[in-house]
Amino acid sequence: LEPAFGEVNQLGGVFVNGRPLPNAIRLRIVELAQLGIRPCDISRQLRVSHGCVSKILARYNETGSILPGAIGGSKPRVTTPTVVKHIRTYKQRDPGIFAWEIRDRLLADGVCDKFNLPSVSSISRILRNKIGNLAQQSQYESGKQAPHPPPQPSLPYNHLYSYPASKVPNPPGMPTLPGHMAMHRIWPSSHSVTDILGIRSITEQQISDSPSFSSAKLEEWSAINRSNFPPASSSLVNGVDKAHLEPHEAKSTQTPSGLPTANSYVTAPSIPPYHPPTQVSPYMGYSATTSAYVTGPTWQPASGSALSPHSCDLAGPLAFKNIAASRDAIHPVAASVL
DNA sequence: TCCGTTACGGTTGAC
DNA sequence: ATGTCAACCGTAACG
Repeated sequence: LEPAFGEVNQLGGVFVNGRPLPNAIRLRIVELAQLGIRPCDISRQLRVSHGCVSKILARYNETGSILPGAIGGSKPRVTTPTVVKHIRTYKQRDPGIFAWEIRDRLLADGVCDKFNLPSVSSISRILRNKIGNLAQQSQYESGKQAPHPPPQPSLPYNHLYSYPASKVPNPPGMPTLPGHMAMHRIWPSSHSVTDILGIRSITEQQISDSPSFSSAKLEEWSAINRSNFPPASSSLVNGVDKAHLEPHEAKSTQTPSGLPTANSYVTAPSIPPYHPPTQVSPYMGYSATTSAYVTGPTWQPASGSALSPHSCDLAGPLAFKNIAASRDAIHPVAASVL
């Protein structure tokens, strides 16, 4: 299990080694960037290392997702869902078929080539572990129905690794899978009210006990963030209740295409890269960069939405400057957590 | 000063 | 049931 408290980085931010930042923090990083705030200021404001900010923003610009990558597990080398499906079919049609026969058929039917043909032992394992009782079930199950259909038949791993018929997997960032394509496949974009509300729901996890946040003054972020690093709170990391967030995070990370929480983070891929300071007008930065992400009716103050950017005018980035200048006073407090 | 990159120590989960 | 391994994580430091 993870420690109740993470470690404290050089900026005074709390993190858990080996674990992703909470989604709320990731979301804020992207939001602040869209407001035209420089990554270095985001780093200081949120007390997240600039390398991490850089990484999250780069990933977001590339994939449109703020979510961390899939942690753990192994990519299927040969026993892809397709292969398993064919093995299952062979077994259904001929319950007495031998593993080596299945292997031959996979090759003969073109399901596999010589590079990704499973070994006999692998096929045996599949028969034992995944299709073990299928022979009996196949009596009253039609065709391709799996005994336990996964929530998302097209496994995310297959998407993530984009395992093709050819042996060579796509290296990350290969143009064969453009960013927007990856996003649509893994994180289908949506601008529905529900999805936007989903974003809000995450952020409100963090701010639910901060009514003053609804005024959406950027100056207040500092105070809120400070309150997000309580010296003695139960299981808060970066102000997010891990007990709430972690399971969803893990789920959404591993099954990105199947969960509403994943969709909640999906945004348009057309987020412009970070505006260099020379060309950034706060107005430009806001109006030109946030339309896809934080605009829309549900973000309007009518609902008291906390994160409406419309109250973040020119003073916004400047306020962050001031915050950055005075943050040292906060440091000892956060550092004293440990 | 800013930021892209990477070594490092860590976690995770399919196999 | 357990160990392995390759994916991922964020930080810190370098350039």
